[in-house]
Amino acid sequence: MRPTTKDLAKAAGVSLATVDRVLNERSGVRKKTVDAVNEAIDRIGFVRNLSAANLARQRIYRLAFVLPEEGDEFLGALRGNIDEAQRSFALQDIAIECITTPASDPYRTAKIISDLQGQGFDGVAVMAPSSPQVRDASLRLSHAGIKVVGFVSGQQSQGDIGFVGIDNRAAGATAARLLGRFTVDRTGSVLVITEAMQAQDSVERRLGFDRVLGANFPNLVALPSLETHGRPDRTRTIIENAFTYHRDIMAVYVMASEGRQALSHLAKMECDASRVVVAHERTAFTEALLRDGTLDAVIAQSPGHLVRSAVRTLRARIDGNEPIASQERIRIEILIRENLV
Amino acid sequence: MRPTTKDLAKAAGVSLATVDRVLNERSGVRKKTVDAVNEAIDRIGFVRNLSAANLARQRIYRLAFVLPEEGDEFLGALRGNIDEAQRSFALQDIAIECITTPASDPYRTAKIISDLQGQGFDGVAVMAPSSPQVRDASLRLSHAGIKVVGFVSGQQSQGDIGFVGIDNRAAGATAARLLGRFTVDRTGSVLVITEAMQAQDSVERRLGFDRVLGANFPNLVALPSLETHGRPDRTRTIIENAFTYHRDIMAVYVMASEGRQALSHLAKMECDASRVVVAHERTAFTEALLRDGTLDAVIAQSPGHLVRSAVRTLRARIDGNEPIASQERIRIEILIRENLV
DNA sequence: GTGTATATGAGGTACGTACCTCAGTTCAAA
DNA sequence: TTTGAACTGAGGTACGTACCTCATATACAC
Repeated sequence: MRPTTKDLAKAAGVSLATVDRVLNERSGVRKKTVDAVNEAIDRIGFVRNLSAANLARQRIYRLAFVLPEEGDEFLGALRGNIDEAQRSFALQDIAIECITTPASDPYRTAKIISDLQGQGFDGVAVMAPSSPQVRDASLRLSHAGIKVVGFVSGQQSQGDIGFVGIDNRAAGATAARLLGRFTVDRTGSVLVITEAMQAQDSVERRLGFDRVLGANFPNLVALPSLETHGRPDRTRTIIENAFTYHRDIMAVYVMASEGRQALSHLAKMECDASRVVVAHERTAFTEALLRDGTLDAVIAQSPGHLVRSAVRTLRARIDGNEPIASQERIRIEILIRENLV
Repeated sequence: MRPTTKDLAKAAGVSLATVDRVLNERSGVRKKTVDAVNEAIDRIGFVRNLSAANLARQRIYRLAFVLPEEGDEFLGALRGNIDEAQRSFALQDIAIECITTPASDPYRTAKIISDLQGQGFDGVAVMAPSSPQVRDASLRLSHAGIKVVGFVSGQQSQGDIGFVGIDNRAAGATAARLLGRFTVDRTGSVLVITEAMQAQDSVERRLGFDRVLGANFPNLVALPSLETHGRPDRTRTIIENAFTYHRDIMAVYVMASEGRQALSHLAKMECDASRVVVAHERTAFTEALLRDGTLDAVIAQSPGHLVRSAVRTLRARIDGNEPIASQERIRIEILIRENLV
């Protein structure tokens, strides 16, 4: 049986009241007594029973996810998993809310994040394009005692602000290796399509991609990234132009997480069956393309894992614990037709 | 705020004592009253506060992992993660024990599993080669009210006995696809090495492997599986013989989860750099081989995820809940040098 | 209507912790 | 030595649930 506060009081030679004062960092205890209690905690291996503590203090953890308002399937999957988490974590006294921001406007996004202070949140997961405004707003929240993690995209961890998501440079590198090996020794160029290169994620992915392609596949030359800006017409035009001007495109890397438009166009063109196409994120759409052979591989991160990991990380930080590192490391998954399960 | 038993009593128009009798399925309540309480549960959305309940009943969940005594790095990783789980789940009143069985002796293994009954366990995860003896022992445990799941290897789910692990047929298929695409159009044979083909896992992997290789890569012919039986001398002999008799080996598939011996031999031979090698499980050893290029890809399952998933699944089944399907589906991971993180 | 078994209610204690009050102690400064 | 502030202890209630006892209510058979 685990030692209780009562055991701890006995071990430290003080009363329950004093143990309580020390554990909850209340004032009015001499340093010497505090030390004695802490020593006893180590000695007998006391660990606070968080269930009982939360029961007693009627605590609920209030968490918020800050998400961009626009996005297609991957964002939808995240939202769906947040809904699911809402239900399953409710049993553990964790209340989750979703807050939407205009991703393209860093000022309003930062304002929304700042305004979270004073609303009673214990932790916030922020998914927003990195910008000085957003970064400062996050840091302010953090200094105000609210735990903050970057979520999926935007800057990696910084100061007290952790990050839950993949290493996008490694993701780009992974894409390059697969694409290179699948393309074999054929010589030609690689089309790289993204939504907007000002996004930090795209920059990282491109860096990783170029590094591995350059170092290992001299037969392939990656073209400058084409940016769709999420506009269907533009997407179509740039892809068609690319194929007109570059007749030696051996492979396509759809770098954006939301690559539906670009992929539908590529699928419709369906010219050379041997052309290698790699994209990001598992959605019903990319699954279908993997199955029909349009896509050769998908680099993915599990939205369910992302959401649960963010919740657990925030919860651990609120409780002052360390999250389990191995559980919270988001894997860069490689999906091909056979391991869609 | 979630409704409590008190709210439930009010809503059902009965006393707390009756609510308690219904919730804990004690006798002495008219069917009509039971129905009224259940109706009220649905109506107000009452969910039992499990933390409070476990606190009150001083309950600890006692779980056991039944593991084979022999095995190398992957089994070691599982053991390590069980240790970690032991610590982290202790905070959630889950006590985990590890029990070792002689994997090669189905009778003694079955006996050990049977003997678990009456030792106060609430749930057991069994990792053992599938055999009628083990299956029956597991079923008996299950009928005795102890929740049982198959773990990692052995038979997939059956009756009340669930399974925590990957679909090995899909894993073999995944290996075939990668190996085939990496080998390109070169013609030749594929060496398949395993520990023992009587293991269910090996059979499944081989089936999936052959299906995909046969359907998609007619240029490659998979040789009959070579069995190492875990013996270093034998491993060496069969590999050397294989390369002597088959001069056209283009690729090697090390199918066993514990492929260290075979892989070290292959690494030492290091003949043709273009030969494709695919193996299973992520260990320090396979990681190193991926990095130095000996291995082209590793098909893996996360030992940490496996262990936590088994614990959560057992706990959910003990509580009579459904586990979160998406969280408990173990992914077939594809690892290459770039996504080792 | 009485007896009896069954059903239900009322109220208690407990789990481990939080948080409160009040009385009592210690210790240093005046 | 007294004064006052800082510290400590004793004991309470509460959280939501489990589990116990005892008294009362209801139903049914006779």
